[in-house]
Amino acid sequence: MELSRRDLILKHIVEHFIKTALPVGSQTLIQNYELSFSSATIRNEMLALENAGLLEKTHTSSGRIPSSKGYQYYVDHLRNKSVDERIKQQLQVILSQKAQSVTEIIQKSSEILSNMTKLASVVLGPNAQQEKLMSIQVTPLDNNSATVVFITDSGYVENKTFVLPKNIEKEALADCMNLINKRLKGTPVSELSAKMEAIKPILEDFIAEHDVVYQAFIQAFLNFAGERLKLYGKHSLFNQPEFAHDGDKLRKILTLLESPKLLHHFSKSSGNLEVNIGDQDQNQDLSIVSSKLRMPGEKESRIALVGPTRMDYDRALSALEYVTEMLEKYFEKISDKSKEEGKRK
Amino acid sequence: MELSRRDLILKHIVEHFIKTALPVGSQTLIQNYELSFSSATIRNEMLALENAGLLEKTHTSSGRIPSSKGYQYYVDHLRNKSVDERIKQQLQVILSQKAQSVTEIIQKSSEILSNMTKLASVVLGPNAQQEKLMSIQVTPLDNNSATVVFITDSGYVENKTFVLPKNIEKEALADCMNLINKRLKGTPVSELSAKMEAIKPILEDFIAEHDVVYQAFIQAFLNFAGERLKLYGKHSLFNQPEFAHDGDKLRKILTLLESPKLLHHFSKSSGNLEVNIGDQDQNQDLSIVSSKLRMPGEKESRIALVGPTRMDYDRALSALEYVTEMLEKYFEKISDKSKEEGKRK
DNA sequence: TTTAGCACTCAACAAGAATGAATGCTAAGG
DNA sequence: CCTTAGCATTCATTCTTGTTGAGTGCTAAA
Repeated sequence: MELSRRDLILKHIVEHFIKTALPVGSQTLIQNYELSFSSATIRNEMLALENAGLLEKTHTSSGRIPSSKGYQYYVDHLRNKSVDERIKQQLQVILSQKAQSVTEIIQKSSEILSNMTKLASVVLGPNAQQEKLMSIQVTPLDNNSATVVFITDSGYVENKTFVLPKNIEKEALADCMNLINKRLKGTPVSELSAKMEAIKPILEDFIAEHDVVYQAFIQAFLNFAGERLKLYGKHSLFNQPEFAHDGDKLRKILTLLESPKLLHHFSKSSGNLEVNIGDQDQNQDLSIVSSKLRMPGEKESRIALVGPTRMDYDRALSALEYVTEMLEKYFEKISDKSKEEGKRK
Repeated sequence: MELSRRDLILKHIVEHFIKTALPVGSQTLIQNYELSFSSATIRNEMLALENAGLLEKTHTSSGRIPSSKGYQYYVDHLRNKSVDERIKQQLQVILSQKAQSVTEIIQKSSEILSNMTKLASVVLGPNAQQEKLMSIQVTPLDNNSATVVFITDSGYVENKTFVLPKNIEKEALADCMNLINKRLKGTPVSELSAKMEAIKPILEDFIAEHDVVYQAFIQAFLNFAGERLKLYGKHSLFNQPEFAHDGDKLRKILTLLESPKLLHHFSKSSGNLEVNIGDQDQNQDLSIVSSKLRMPGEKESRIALVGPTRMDYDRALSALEYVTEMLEKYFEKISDKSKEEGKRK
């Protein structure tokens, strides 16, 4: 299908910006691409695209950069869907090996994805999305310490011991926990990080040094989340120019990557292929693309790629689609095989 | 013991710099501490200290900062050796709990250390220092891929599969591996990262696309090292002012923390308490302090704290000493107990 | 509808000037 | 002989100012 002139210009802008990380002006486009119209025309089109909310300016007289909406449009209508040959080759190698567990295969595929896209990749453990919190309990051990225990409906237990503030009243703590339990029971694990915030004021009401207790909660929950998410290729993000010079941004992003917020993201995702551009809570610079992965035994997992808003969506999505598709085919094949063997016997 | 005037000034400078991260001048000292002599005297002393190599200037007319040697002197002669009460309290809590494995206790102690010092803490697995490499083998799987396998004298195996460069000759690869094996056999795991560098030229001689193979080696070795080192509180480093604004430095340090170089550091350490200030290979900004930990069953481990050169050595060392001492006492107690129980039966 | 031409905007860079915290040195005082 | 006041000097830091150039929007002609 032929692209309209406007779409063509948008496509060039998005792709050029993804390559250079610099605002794109009308001159730049003329110089780098063979276009049959002048820079003034481009400027007019860019104005229209800006009015449509697909482009943005960093300042009055700068070039344009894509807005979230612009990326979204690019992803939906303009991207090339080309799969890197090296990914095909490498995945081939992984899948042709014998005697590997399913988790091993997924892990290796995830590494390949991360390597090839230069993004961080995240794998969500099977069924972690459905898992629900059954109870939180705080058990005082003695006058100085207590343990907080999380239990989920699938029987997973996580705990954390912490030093008890001195001036704490045991009854207050018990009452407080009752309230919190009522509030959180049945919450899917993936939504817990969001709800944890709501806990804070309750603790503040009941307990003087609430922060110690809250920190223990967070810690326990972090262990929890860590068990469910496998992260690869964090380092890749270091090399993205938008993070290289801004230590503060880098810090925020690394913290986010290892915090339960990431888990929270998955709770929102259920489709085959989800693209989440730049509108993570508090973090405009990060995008997440993820794909559902059907595993043997009716289980379900998600593989995601995390990177700057200015990531190469075409590359990332194509790779992700290809890999999950191949994995699913592979899983089908082995489950067919094991059925056959079952019959023979 | 009374400190000499010179030592007193050095002590103040080191401690002030640790607190503020800013070069310390004679004025600043006068204003912040009660000193019975004038700024001119301080300047004279500072000159002497600089000549002795204990202080440095960042530029001709700046205040002074401690040199590595200055920190070393501070650590050896001037520090306060005061243990934070909160550490005592928290450790108490950990040790008073029942039914914990030794690794669990060490892990928790390490977390406390990291939390209290705001540094990253690292635990080296027992006996990892003595472990030696037995062989490296590359096994071609088919025409496209091969696996590299590391085996140690204690039977630990690590492997990594990689895509084989197309134009590779199998005999060349085999010859090459023979050579590498001869070179590396018996190398303690901790020294492997250093020796890996030496492998590179050999690979270059034999194999055209040597980099792919080398990367696979490194990957396998990284898994290897990762198994042996447990790292906590990486995040703490983010908040150190020296790393906050310099994204590049932060990046280097995080990469170092997750690279086998860290393991290499431990190979040099054998004493009860080792302090390694700022002279890590290529990384002047990082200091490591570590302590030997005798575990039940004649095993030995090390706990380390990693942070910027400008870390609070007093705090870090005191905490480290205290924790290892308490842990060793605790281990003795439980091994005594189990002996007694043995007798009774 | 397209495009050439032009005035205008503004980040980024560079060069200079002012500021002030620090130094080293000298000479006077205990 | 050791200490310290006084002073010229150094140099990072900050602020100001000017210049450059990529980019825009608008107008008028093709």
